[in-house]
Amino acid sequence: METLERDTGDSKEASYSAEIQNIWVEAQDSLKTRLVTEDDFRWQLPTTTAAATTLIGGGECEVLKYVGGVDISFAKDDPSIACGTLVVLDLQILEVVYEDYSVVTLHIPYVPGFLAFREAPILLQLLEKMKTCDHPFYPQMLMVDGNGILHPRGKCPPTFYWIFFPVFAYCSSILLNGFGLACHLGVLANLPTIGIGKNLHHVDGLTQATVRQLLETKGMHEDILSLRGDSGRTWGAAMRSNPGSFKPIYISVGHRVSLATAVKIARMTSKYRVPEPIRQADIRSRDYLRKHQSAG
DNA sequence: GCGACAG
DNA sequence: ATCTTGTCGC
Repeated sequence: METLERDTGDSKEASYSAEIQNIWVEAQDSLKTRLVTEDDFRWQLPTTTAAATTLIGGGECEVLKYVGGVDISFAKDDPSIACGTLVVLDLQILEVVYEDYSVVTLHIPYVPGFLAFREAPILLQLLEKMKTCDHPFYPQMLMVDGNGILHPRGKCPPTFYWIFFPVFAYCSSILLNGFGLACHLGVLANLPTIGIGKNLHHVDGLTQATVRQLLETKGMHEDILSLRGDSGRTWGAAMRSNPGSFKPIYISVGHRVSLATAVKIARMTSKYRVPEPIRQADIRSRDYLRKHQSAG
């Protein structure tokens, strides 16, 4: 009797979460139609020529200075207590010039492929708070602890469809990209974002072992690797900041930033393996939660 | 059928 | 994501 009740309960829960996931999939596909995977911003990267260009151009030509980073940490004893963190770094000195935290209770579980539905709301709230008070350090772009288009929700239309139903295939190809947390945040905040993964979410035949092997065969000469899946599609890049470090980070396009630009920014913000905006958000998020759970 | 699966 | 010690090296 008890086992029977337990079984029916489990199956109800299973179908319930399956329905939720269907809703999530539709939400992702809907938001995905607004996704931009090319450079779409007014600022320039702070190369040596950029400063000169601002003077020569005459028109307002801002240089990228304020780079945001977001992360969430969790209490060790209660995984539903989360601390969302937003930091902003000055790109020139690579130091934190703004930080804000929000401790909340999360009711949505972590489901692989649907991280955004758990983490995006709290992070969006932190961004909104900063924007509504018109803060001068509001980030020009955001680095996200999680993937962008390197995400399993992307599917290539089969060749068959391109030959016989090209219009349909084209419409499907709008949904070709994956749509991870970085894309989700970028679209909803209308902010350029790039995704930084510390582990690889296996997609399109790509595995950690594959990437490691490729990086090893490339040797010390290259520290960057294009992540091309079985379908031939490029999902992002694996980069190791240090030739001695064999564990790379996984960079992918979030929103309104090309992969080439994303890699440049990841490079110029990396003092250690993980780019500073992400790393600082990570460290400070954990510290903040520790202090505020021991103090009460 | 079984395993894999960002944070 | 989180738990967890020391240890090897610059």
